[in-house]
Amino acid sequence: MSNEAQTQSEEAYLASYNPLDYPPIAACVDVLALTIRDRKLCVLLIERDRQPAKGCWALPGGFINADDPADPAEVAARVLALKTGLGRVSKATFGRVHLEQLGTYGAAHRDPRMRVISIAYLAFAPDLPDPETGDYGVAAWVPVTELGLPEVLGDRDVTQAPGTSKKLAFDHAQIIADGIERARSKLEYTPLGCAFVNEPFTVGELRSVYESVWGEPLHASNFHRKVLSVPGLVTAVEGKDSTRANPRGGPKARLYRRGDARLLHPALLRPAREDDIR
Amino acid sequence: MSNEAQTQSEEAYLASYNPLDYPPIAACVDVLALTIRDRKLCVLLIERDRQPAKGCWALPGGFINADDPADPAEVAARVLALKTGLGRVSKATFGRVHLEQLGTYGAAHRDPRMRVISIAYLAFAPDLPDPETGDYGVAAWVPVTELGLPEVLGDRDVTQAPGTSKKLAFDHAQIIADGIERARSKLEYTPLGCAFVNEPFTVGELRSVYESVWGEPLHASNFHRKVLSVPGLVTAVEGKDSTRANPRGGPKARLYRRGDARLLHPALLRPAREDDIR
DNA sequence: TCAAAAGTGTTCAGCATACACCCATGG
DNA sequence: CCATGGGTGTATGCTGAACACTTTTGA
Repeated sequence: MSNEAQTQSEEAYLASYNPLDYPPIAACVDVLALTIRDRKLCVLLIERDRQPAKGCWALPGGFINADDPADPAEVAARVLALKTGLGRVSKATFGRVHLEQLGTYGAAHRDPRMRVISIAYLAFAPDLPDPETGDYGVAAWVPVTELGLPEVLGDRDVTQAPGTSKKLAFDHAQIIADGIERARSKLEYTPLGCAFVNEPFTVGELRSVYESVWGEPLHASNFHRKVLSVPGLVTAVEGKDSTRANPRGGPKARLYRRGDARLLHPALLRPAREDDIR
Repeated sequence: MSNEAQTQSEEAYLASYNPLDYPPIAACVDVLALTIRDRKLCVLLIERDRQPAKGCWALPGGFINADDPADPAEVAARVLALKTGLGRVSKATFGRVHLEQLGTYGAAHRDPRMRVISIAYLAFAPDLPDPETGDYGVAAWVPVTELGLPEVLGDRDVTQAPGTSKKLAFDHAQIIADGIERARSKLEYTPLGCAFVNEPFTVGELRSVYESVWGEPLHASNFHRKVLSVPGLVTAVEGKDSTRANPRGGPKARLYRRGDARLLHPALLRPAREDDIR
């Protein structure tokens, strides 16, 4: 079979093709945006002002239009720009937001309206401005500890009172739990932590990120040495910390930018816990 | 707002809801099934007997019907049962196949027919029977080295001649490359290798799996010690290898089953390569 | 002067690696 | 008896974790 003949018959096939022969369903993109505010890991949520799930927290998202030339990652970036206030900040800031696909959620009745396949994206950003009110309700950065998700608290902070009693819409609790676990894991073997701080940053700021995401204190001096020893994780820049001096004194810290490594060798492992097997 | 009032208004909303207000697109599930045959990592492919992409290799897959109560993972299991010959093998074998979501591919024109969102699943199985001819063409287990994917060969086996010149349909080359990289990575920190061997297995068989997937020889005695030292990776069973004796002599090896660990601590790291940073 | 945080030195235990070696088995 | 592969012992070098300590700053 020649290539031309194949192309021709493919064209003939497509001319006679009827899209409605295939089952139409809806596809949307939901974005789980994480940042750190006041040393707490926060997720961007919208309090829905309409049905379904009116009054619940929901992840920002949008449907994928069949005619939209954007691929899902581009849709996610668009959602993020509209819902975080990132549309107002500089392009440089926008470019530093890390976006990656988390997973796709398509159970039969996860949305009461119709069959909806949701492609979830995970975004990591340094402290961003307060979000604007979006098309579907009021947006806010919510500390993950206030969501009362057992998967997130992990038997650790169970004494912590859930500050928000609002429920999460659809299956978004599961998406959030999956995303946070992904973030915790990727801190270990990628330079993801650098995505949560503004450059240039100090090693102490970076350590604070790790402590916030993992939810446990780290050994400061060993962390310091480890970060500097991993090739490509950070690169030193001239000057020392000036604006962000220590609240009650202490030496001015050196400043760094993220390096060019994409994978960390060796990894920055979180402290081993007792329930080691699993 | 009381819960009842909210429920009532949600019901009223849904009664007035028209699904066609939302943009219909198609969603499908593609399965990247990996196994090891003759010490080579192989992927299940179908030679398409129809347009589009007639004559190309394609991953087995199926569309998700909006009325289908199955979630995407169940669709993937169904696809696998239909296309691998797993429908003929015992339920015990079927239950031991590991299935996980790989990622979702939804670029605008990845399928010439219409906008199709493809949810890719990754399946790992011990050596399975030859596949049957499916609805869309002849299925076969194809060694990944014959696909000529640079991402897979990784500058290592470039001398190896690509045995198959057939092209891959749609964006399936990308899906395969992503899936193989996922498999290589997960060998390190999960008991995934055990999914590729029939139980009970010997440490040598397990080592052969690692060597096939990583594409490089391992130090036999250190591997042996390491496997036994990782808690929960394998558990010993009574008896020694009888049927699968060494071709040219050697002691009979002890037999093991996979343990109950889900994550390996410490991990089984692949040998460090020179291009360490990336 | 004191508290807090940055950063360095040092020790020690555990692990990965390499190599030597013995054993069991089938040809 | 010899090649092959299973399995154990052991020395070595590196890394992570812990601890002590000095330095730098602001209150």
